Amino acid sequence: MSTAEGQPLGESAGGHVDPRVRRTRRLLQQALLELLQEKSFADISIQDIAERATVNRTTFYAHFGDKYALADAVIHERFLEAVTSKLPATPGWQLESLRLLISAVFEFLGGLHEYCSPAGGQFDPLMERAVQQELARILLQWLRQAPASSSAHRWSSRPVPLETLAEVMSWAIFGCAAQWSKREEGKLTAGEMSELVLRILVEGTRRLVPGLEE
Amino acid sequence: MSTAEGQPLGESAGGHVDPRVRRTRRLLQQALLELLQEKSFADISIQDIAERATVNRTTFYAHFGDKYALADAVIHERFLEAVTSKLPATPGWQLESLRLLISAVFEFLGGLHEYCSPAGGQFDPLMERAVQQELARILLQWLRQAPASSSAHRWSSRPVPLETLAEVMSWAIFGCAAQWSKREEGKLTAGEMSELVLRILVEGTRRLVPGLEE
DNA sequence: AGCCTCCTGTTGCCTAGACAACAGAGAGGC
DNA sequence: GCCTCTCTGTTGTCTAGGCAACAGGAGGCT
Repeated sequence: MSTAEGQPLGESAGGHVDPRVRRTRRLLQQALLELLQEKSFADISIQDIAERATVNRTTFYAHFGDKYALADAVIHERFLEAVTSKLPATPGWQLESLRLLISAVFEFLGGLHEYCSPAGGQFDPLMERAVQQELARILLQWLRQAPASSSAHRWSSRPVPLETLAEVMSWAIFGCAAQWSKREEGKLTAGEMSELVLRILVEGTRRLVPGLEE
Repeated sequence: MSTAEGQPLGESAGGHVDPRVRRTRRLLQQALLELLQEKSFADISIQDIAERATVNRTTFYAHFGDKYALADAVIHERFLEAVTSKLPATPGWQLESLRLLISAVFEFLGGLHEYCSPAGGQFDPLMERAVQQELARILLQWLRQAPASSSAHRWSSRPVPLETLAEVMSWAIFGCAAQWSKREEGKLTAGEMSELVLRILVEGTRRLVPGLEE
């Protein structure tokens, strides 16, 4: 079973993972999500998680360094899953893809806050990091496949790296959605907010990476 | 891992079972229940079950001889669970316990029929056997603890074994509930049916095993 | 008939996971 | 102070479960 980090455990040949590993990961994630409905993240011990997952405490450490690493994985995977289920089969640098992506972020964060109990204040920053990272990864992927990506550098003497653009956009979307999701009163709907953010981003990127025109 | 039968697997010292075994059994049962909502019992292969449960096909055979054995275990356990959740903490040979037991049977069978898809016709007899067996076991346990059980033999020259009484009662309750659950039209409610069956049983056992008077 | 495909049981070898036992770090309690 | 909990990481040993490969059965197709 070895230590914890090093290599992912059970992943000898590319892509294929031992079903036991898949199962254990799934059980641990599910256990954490269940416990989050009952107590705050701070009050959840690794023993709690292992017990709920029908997994030995030692096994937990074989997969995750600590509960933060588990939470990180949970958010990454659930968010990715939530997003891809809403996106078209072949998303990319198009108005419709971006619209769906943004509204998926709003819905995910909105749902998350009513799902977990008091949220904890310890769980939030962790979750935020994971969502923003995943979001940036998706956007960068789209940007790299955008046909006009090479022309992005022409308008100005100093070219804008796509990595940076993805970062900026991801923070814009995510930050806005996170703040909105924590608001209690006078809240616009997720759809309304998404549309506003979308328009801003379309306007902001039209000279950098065209292709979003309606 | 050894063959299949012999001893329960993983149960070295009394009562304690390896968490992996508990988990695998649970996953296999859950998988069968899920699949039963999608196809009929006859259309479900062991491969289906193993795959859905994230368990190797070989592992299935380490726990259950075939899918019938699994279904048997599912019904036994789910029924027992459903019943004990409805009964008082210390049930026994009392009117209220019997009332709750009977209505639990009606509700369980009623729920089962709307849960599984076409039911299969192959699954039904199997399930029926398991429910009736569990029911008889519970009743016998109550009868044995009934204070007046020794007087049961006095009224007649030929004494009635409690085992037989439990059998008769279990079939009366179960058979009635099973037939009712398959009826489509002009169905009384589960509560009404339970009450009718209860009265009959109270009347029928008052001279054999008293103690049910209201 | 033959061939193909899918499912069933069963085998031996290898690994993920269970468990006990450890040392260490807090957090109270008195 | 010291003592008792509870939780954390880590180690070595043993076992449940994964996987490949087998032989055999039950359709279905031409």
